Amino acid sequence: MSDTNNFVPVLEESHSNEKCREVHDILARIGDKWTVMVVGALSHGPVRYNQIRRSVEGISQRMLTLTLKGLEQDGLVIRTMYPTIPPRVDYELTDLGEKLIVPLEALYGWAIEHRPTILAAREEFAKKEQRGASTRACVRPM
Amino acid sequence: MSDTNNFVPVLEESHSNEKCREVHDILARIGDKWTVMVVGALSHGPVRYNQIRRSVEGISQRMLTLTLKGLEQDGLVIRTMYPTIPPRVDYELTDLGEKLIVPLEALYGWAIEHRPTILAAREEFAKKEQRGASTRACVRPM
DNA sequence: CTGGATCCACAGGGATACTG
DNA sequence: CAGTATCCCTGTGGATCCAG
Repeated sequence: MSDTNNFVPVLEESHSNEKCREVHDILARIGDKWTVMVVGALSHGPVRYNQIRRSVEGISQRMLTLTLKGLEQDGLVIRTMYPTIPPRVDYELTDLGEKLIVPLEALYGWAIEHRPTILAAREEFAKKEQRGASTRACVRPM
Repeated sequence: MSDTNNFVPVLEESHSNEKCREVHDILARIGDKWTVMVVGALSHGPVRYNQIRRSVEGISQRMLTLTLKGLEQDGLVIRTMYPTIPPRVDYELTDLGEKLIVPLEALYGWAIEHRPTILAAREEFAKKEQRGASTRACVRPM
């Protein structure tokens, strides 16, 4: 074989690897348990703290606060405090935050479109697991 | 009534909330620590186990195996086993898996484009945190 | 109302050694 | 080469109480 001939584009590979790191950075932020849903709640316009909490429903104060702080830290949301009695805080997506919604919608689409397929694949896989602990197919398309 | 958002369409909100759940389902899979990078490694075509491992570089066998199994379970990759000596296993993106790359590229773009902005926002936030801490905490015991 | 602080349970994930 | 099994540590995230 061509041992000396490595036709694999190394440069492109490392490039893609770098890109993956960048994306992973982002996904570490928006891919956590709550961020996406919070962003979704914010996508309609400025919302108050407890409004978000009710909207997401299931999130704890702690997680909501942490998530919002993370988003604020990354410049994705703006936090506006009104020193009234009782206090009131509005959260609003920044321009950057709104731009994030665009690629997020692409995932929305993919998720909704292929969700049935994925769920079907999971069940299919479960069946195979049960059946073939030893019957596993050793396919070799030569 | 100069309130922020009393006119929020509730129906649309709950609809969006549902969508968010779907997306979160997906992000729980592709948003974990390694899946994206593994998919990236697979995007060039069929790759062998240790090839991926070298490509991702930093992933443990355990995590690579788990990630691949998860992807296979969701029907995003195909696992092909060649019962040769030594054994050889190829992993390849399915049609569904390749379709995922499309919305993923959108995130690629967003991430790469706005990464500097985000990093800058983080540093800015860190500075504000420091200042705010000394500004707020006017109390100096001792 | 809007958080901060603390305690605690659990899963994610790394390192290592072993198998086929 | 391609995994599996085990141990163990850390972070995530929930519940609860406290404060401005």
